[in-house]
Amino acid sequence: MRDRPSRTPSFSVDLVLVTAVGNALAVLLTRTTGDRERWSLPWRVPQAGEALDTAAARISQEALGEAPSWMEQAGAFGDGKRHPSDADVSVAYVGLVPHETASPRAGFTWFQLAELPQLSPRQRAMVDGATKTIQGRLDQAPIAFRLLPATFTLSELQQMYELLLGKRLHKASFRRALQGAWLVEPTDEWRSEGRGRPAQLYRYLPKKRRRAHRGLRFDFLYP
Amino acid sequence: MRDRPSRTPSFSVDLVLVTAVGNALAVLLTRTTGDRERWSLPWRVPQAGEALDTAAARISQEALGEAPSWMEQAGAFGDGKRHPSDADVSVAYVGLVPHETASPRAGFTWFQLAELPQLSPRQRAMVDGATKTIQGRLDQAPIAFRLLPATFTLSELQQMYELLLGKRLHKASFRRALQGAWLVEPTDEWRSEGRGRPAQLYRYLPKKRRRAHRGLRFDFLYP
DNA sequence: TGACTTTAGTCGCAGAAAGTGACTAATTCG
DNA sequence: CGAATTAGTCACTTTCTGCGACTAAAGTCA
Repeated sequence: MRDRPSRTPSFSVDLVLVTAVGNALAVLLTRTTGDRERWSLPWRVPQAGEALDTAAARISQEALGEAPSWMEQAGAFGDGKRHPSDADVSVAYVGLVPHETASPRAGFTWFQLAELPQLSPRQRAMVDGATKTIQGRLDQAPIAFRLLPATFTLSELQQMYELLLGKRLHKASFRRALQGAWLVEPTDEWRSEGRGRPAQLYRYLPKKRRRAHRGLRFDFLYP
Repeated sequence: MRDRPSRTPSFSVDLVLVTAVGNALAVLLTRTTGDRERWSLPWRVPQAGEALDTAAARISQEALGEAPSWMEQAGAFGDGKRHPSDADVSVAYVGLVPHETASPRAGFTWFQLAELPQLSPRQRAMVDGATKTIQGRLDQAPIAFRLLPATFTLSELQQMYELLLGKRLHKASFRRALQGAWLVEPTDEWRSEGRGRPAQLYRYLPKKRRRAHRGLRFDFLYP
């Protein structure tokens, strides 16, 4: 338990900031100085003694001027070499940001997930890992609300879930499940959006309730 | 994106090897040389250029002489200071091992999860994170089988799920769900275990099937 | 103005899934 | 042999889900 390689390995903290713009997810990238058309995730080598979460929050502050509305570690990535730094390992964090209130600092740009420029292989793996983390958390915590502004229509909420899940949902079923979860509260405001009946605005406001103690589900695809 | 602290940070790879002994989970610890009664998780500072997964597999090899039947990264831990090494960050891996076939090398001992000796704060957090990782994967992949020997009775399988989930399951419901999942195949062997009717032995053998496309579930405890 | 389109929101049924107790089967113990 | 114990199954009830059809409130356009 005490071997030491000749060179002490180093690590970085990288941030995958995600927002929903229109009908797609987008990731915040920064232009790497020097090279021609090269982009990278925001990253830092943390100061010695700095906690990982703190470092991630600081990176978000530098890129957006604010903390994400939700953030979580997405794991350590060390296999694909070639990081913007020479770090042997990079710890990735995923953060969610509502697009309406997010204003990136100069040099930072939102890229749609389907139209990402080339990244280092490791950062590319981080983006993939981040989307997996988001999808995995989706049925464990109400993170979809973190991509929406403070008030929203139920159709917007449903579209957000459809975007994150990558599949269509039935309107009535969606609202029934939502009602059973006691997660939203109607405001007394309505929004008229072009044609069609105006939609009522809701806000995220979970109410205490006991955990539904469902049984076991073998609902995975094995490997 | 290019600040550098004076001292380059370092990291370690730590392993939380889990097995099920009797009616409890157990974790493999090793006695730290030197100090009096001190224990720690198996860990290493990986060689420069070594992939994280490879390092974890090597640590398992050194501790058990074999690879776990399932292993996954449980994240990077850097907040609680005081690691056996001086590493700023430690990448934790969880591994599952069937107890019947596992024979730890000298110096390594299984400790029941409820009776762990004192560990460094960071490694203590890793053990907690590892159990969370296991529970989180339980409904996404058939990892309970990885703690059982090659053949097992359905009662043993149910007890394993009850142990991992921390709650009792109804026998009929459990078997109904299991049947729907096409995960096990009966062998032609039976095992008589003291009194009571002998139980048929099964083996893990998933069969192809299409993914159940269930709808949305708001089945979490917010926040 | 009035028919038509569009989006929001609700209802109710049919089928599937889950919770549960009671039943049968095969063995050991006394 | 009968009681106790564990395995395995069945049938009934309750709950949940997929889904189509319905009403409501706006805009569009002749």
